[in-house]
Amino acid sequence: MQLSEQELIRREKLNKLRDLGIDPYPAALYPVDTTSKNAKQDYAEGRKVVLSGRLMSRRIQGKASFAELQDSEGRIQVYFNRDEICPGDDKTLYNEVYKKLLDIGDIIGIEGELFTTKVGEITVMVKNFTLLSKSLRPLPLPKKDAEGNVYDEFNDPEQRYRQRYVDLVVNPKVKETFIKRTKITNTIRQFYNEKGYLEVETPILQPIPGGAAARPFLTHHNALNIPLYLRIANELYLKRLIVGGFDGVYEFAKDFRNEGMDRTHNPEFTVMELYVAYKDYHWMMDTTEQLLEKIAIEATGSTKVTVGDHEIEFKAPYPRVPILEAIKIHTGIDVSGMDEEELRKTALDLGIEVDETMGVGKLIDEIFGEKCEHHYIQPTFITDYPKEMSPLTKEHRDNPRLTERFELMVNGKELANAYSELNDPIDQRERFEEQLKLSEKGDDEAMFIDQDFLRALEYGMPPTSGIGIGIDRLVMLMTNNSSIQEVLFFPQMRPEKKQVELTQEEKVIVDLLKPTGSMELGELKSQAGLSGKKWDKSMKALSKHGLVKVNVAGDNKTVTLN
RNA sequence: GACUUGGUAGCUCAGUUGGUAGAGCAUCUCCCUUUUAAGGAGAGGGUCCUGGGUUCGAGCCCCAGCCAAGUCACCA
Repeated sequence: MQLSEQELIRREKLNKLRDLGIDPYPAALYPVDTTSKNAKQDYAEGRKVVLSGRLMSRRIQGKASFAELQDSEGRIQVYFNRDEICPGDDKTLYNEVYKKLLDIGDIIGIEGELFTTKVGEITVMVKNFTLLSKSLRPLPLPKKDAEGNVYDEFNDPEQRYRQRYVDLVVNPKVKETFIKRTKITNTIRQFYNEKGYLEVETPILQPIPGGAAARPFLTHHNALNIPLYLRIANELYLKRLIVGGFDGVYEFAKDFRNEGMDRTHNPEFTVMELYVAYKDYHWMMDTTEQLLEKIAIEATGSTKVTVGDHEIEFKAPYPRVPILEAIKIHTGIDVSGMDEEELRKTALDLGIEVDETMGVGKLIDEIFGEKCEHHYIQPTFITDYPKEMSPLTKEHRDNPRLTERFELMVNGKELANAYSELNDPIDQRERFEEQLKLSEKGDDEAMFIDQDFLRALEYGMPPTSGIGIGIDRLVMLMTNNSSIQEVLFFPQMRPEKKQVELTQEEKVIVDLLKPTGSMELGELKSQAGLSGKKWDKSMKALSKHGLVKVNVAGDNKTVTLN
């Protein structure tokens, strides 16, 4: 491993500390009794404090030095004075340990007394300090001036996501986002728990990936020797629990979808799904707008939330617009009653790309997505979706072509999706069979038939309303972030490319292959001039690294460079 | 997956028609007892993302690749 100059210097300091009998990674607990925030809030001149944190800046001026200590709650200035720390003749602790062997980034504990400097800043006069953990890598060091302008900000998204720990240390706003995220999920839990709903856990590994239309991840269970899917939704399991007699169940579910990644899509993401027995989708709309209003207040202190250029008002109630009505409003076309052909033509006339695999449901969805969705900045319930695109939803009580379904649109995007759940087992079986036909037609997201789920419905599920709320998107809204990576601690990234270290022999082989890209195996071996053992070892290593490939065609063996 | 932009010191970034690679912060040395983004003086630090090509000469031009961001497509 190649170390930078600064890293080498820090390792040397580590050794010097050990030579002085100082353990740079002590085992004992450190008796912290104060935080930076508490010290400032409950300030009293001369108050004795013990606190710990990371050294974030130092200004050394001879026998005196000011530094900043950062703990979980913020920063506080600390003052190191040589004669305070070393009252006797031995000044090593200040001159050597503090001045020369500590670095920015080290975690230390300090004992001292609070005082206020001439400039009026609350500061800890250090009487004694302990090294708690030596930092071997230099931190990026953003600086902030009196007006709050940031210099040298650590702002490269790749580095920030890959090394979130550094991002969190150095960018306080990032920490706030994640604290808010937890506040939001806590608010939801509290809201549902107060209503008596039960938080549950259902399988992530599922033999049939049901409950949504999406491409799943596939994995394999060795002992059972069966394929298993990572869940794309938990809907069907939660409904089984309603069959089992719970009145309300909810789960914060990590779902997994093997689809594209961009600033609003991560392969794993969080959805909160709730199912409540004896309710319908009207009730769910009432409940959801109350919930969101509460979340907005808890997370931001107001029902009005700034998102990008918009101010979004989360105060309930929200308008409710049937989807066909929305299409009529934004295109002037009444698509209700149109068959597949008429819809396809309408879509084409509106300049929307369509293909043969699209049925009535998908076509209406496309038209809405293209022409209407982005208009709904303020929270709006879009209701009564066509039956074809909602295979798990109860038929509309007034119109058999529609379903009792709504999606909540906020800032032009879908935030939640809810139904009066379909509980007629025979209808459900027919809907699944429709999906099967779509799948045969080429729709790779059409749903599988889950026989066990149908069996559960046959025992009888009470009328139920269910909802799924995209938690990542909700957090994005409430924290005014436009990319999902900003609200996930560890967003999925392509693995960092490992620098493959080639041996001398491996290099010889690669160099021989480079000009042409491939070579007959026997000739390559003789040109390389390696011993049988070395040849074998090198070739195995190279193919393991994926650098070369041996193709066998009858007696003909060729080696190609990847 | 397509297009656009970018990759230079530990961090943030300059780098002229192609002619020996720069700044600020950080680091190191020396001096300094209450400073407010930054105390003073000096020094060290580079695989200019990788591999080819053009050229007497490439951080810069060309080709291929890797990585990322943005936009679009698909999706929540």
